[in-house]
Amino acid sequence: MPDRYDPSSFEAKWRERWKAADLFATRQDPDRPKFYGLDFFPYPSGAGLSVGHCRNYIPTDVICRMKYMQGYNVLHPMGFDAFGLPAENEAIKNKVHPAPMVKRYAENYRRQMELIGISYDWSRSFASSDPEYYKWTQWIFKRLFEKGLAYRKEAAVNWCPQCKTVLADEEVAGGLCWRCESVVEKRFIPQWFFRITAYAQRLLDDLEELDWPEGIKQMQRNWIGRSEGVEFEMKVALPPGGPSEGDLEVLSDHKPLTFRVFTTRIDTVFGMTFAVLAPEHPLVDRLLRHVPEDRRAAIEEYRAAAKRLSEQDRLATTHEKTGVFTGLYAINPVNGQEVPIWVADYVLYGYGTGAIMAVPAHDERDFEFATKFGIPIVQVIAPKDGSPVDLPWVDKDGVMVASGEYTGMTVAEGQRALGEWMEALGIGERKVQYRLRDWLISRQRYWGCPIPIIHDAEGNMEAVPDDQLPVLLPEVEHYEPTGDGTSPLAHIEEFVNCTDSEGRLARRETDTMGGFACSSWYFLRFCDPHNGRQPWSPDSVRYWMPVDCYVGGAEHAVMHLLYARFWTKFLYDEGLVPVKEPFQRLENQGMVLALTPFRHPRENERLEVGQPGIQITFEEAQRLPQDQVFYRWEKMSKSKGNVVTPDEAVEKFGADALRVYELFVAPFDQAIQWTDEGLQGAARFLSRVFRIASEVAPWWRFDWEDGLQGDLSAPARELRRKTHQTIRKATEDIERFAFNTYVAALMTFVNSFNDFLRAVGPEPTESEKAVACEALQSLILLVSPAAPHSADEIWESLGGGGFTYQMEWPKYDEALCREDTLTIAVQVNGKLRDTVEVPADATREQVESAALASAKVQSHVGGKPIKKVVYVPGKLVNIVAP
RNA sequence: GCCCGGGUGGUGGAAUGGCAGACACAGCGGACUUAAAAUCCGCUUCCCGCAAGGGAGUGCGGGUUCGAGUCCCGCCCCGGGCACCA
Repeated sequence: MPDRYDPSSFEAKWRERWKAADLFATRQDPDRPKFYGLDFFPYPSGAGLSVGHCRNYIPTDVICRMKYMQGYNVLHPMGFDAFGLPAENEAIKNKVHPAPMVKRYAENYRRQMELIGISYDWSRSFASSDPEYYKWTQWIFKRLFEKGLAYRKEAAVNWCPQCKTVLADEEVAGGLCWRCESVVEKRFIPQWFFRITAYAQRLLDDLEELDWPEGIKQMQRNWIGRSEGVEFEMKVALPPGGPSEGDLEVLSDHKPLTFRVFTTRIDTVFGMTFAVLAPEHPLVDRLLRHVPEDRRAAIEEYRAAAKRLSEQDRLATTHEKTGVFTGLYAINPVNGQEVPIWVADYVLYGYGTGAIMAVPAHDERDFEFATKFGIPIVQVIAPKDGSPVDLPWVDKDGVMVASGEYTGMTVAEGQRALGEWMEALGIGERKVQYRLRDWLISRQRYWGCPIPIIHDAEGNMEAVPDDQLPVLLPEVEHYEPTGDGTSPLAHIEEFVNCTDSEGRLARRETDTMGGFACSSWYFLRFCDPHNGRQPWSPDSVRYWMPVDCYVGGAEHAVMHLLYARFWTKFLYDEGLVPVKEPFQRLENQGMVLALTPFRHPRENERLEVGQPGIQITFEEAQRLPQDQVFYRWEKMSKSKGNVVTPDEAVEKFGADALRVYELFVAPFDQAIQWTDEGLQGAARFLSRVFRIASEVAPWWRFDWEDGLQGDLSAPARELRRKTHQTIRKATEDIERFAFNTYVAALMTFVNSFNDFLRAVGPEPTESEKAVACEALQSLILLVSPAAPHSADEIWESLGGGGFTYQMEWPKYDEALCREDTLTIAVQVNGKLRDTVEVPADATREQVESAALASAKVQSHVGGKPIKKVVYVPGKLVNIVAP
């Protein structure tokens, strides 16, 4: 038995044995409960895994290993999100084809995951770019298409000029492309959408029942953005002397000249002093005919300028309000007052009706606009006590004033009364609005799942028949994006030309699906990954779904996690899956930060806002004078050059040390600072485990339970108690993702074990040896999920067969966890003055008298009358004597 | 601006309203060693004190309570997300 942790001598051996024994094959024994543990579907990057990625995989592995040892059937699979922009961009950069590239990268990922001992069942692995997989992505697309939930329409969409494709709203962060950070442009082109908005309310409601971090739920709620209000109609008052509604307007398009507005503050409607149309609003075209010549040019100029503005500039709140007056007026339905109609780009065409009633007294944006353009501001809501307020006053805790018959109502009362009044008169109705937009799924890129649709000569669309799926992505040499708004597939005649269901010449859809479509159902495929006839068998998803524990980064809060929920709900409605939600419990791991060198800027250099300094290499940091260099903790990334790979960490300190370190260093969901010292500390802990095992080894017997009879010595009783307490703590901590305290408990246990060995000396009694054996076996099993190589190595050195993974997780005995004496804190007036030792079964009276007997306590009470004594059993006595 | 997190020793962090600082890193002292590394033992919140002991202390200011790192109110700072959504 080695007496220290020497990973190079055994870790590789165990990984080979686990592989040879097919140890992590998924078990589906009907008598056992199931546990589905899953990591986010990774895109295999050429840089390989860093120790940052391991922060995701190691904790999931720990909980899966414990669950397996506790007797669960565990599904713990891994696959690769190979389709999509990141892979294609990397392939273009390297001037290679993405298919063999991602295959090579995925193999490297697998090698690294195996290197750190993750217990994946690789027999269930696949990549989203495998035809056997994307066949079913297309199949689900077809089901969505048939239900009208996948549709094509022309719309203003986000276009990334660098990636040369459109993007979903979720993929635009602060007006920038999430992949390349280019400024996103607006384009008006036909695109494919998934009607996720049809599920907005359910996506919102069902968040309640999920065990997810509150922050992620909140982000989804905000993204869905539900708001309740009233939508109502405003009539345009045509100018006297101009063309009247009777002649020109009716002749032109037979529609009355009206527009609808949405507001969440109908209670402020009496304060409306103008109305605003978004520049894209179609009514603007019709209004132009009624607008005096001199204004017409100004409005058209304004619209053109708004169109040129990038989405980022348009949405920037720093952007000063602009707009043009149309010269026309609309009628406020509640009081018949005419208010000017403006066109301004602070009203978004994509939300609500694209038109608003503006109440500058009670809306900050309207206030800013009114102030700039000299529009009247009329206060109609005031504090209940009538005190004066600064405008704009947006507080909802007020009453209506100057509002006709509604004057005196509270905001809530007024909203209800006005809503009902409008509904009764047919002017408007109460309505729920969502910020969520439909999910734009088509991409003008090669490396994605082809959309299984055919366009016939008349422009009709039909789905490719199921028996012709998958629509294979053609193998081509040149696949670079075109940039003209079409996919490179559009230029491949053999792909485009096809026949429709009636045998006529037709054209194939040439856009591909964005990568997020592929990752919206992979967790279902893992239940039945090799099914050639169905995406999954009903039995398999009934057994395994939902995912019990889903682990990954928080950056997918409103992308993957929302999309996957939507697909699951759709598939549930179709009767294809038995669950409404895919992921019951979600956990987000923290980042790994590395100390990164910077230098101060030189004279001719300027820093961006928020940029700490000029980032430099470690070599450069060595060369420069120390006062020019400073270090900061930065996220590990290839571009920062501060990445530590698991290969390096394992080479230096071993896989188990890496695992233990990442578990121990900080709470699971917090960012950690990578240090070699910490890693060394983990290795030191494992060495102590080996040393203890080697000391106990001479006394080892498999039937130690028989030796536990009779009275135990004090050190033996103490160690037994520690053993059972540690089992309890470790089990609970792993369950609640408190891996840092799980490891800390093991360290404490090792320290106590060490104290025991020192106390009993080289010749312990038989029962002490038995207690040591129980403690050692527990230690090996408890350490096994965190340090599986070491656990198996020690177990084998003791003569044990098999793998610790297949042994039963230890159980604790509550009675054995109990202390026989307790240390009670004694406070006087809430301040700690002493502690007293009492037997565990001492009565309240005994504890109190022991506390009062303390000289320190007496000196602080100082003879003052005792007003009362607070007694917390097992914890503390507080003597109140003021 | 709004919505989430979070502020605890030299450092990472621990603590169902009940002994603040578990566990570790770093540091210091000691043992072993010719020596170093490794390992082992011990000390390590700050202030006053030789010590015994005393005082202060979980971002700041209030409050609730016998008792607050923990709960409540008002601020400050840091990280993340959203941001002209009517």
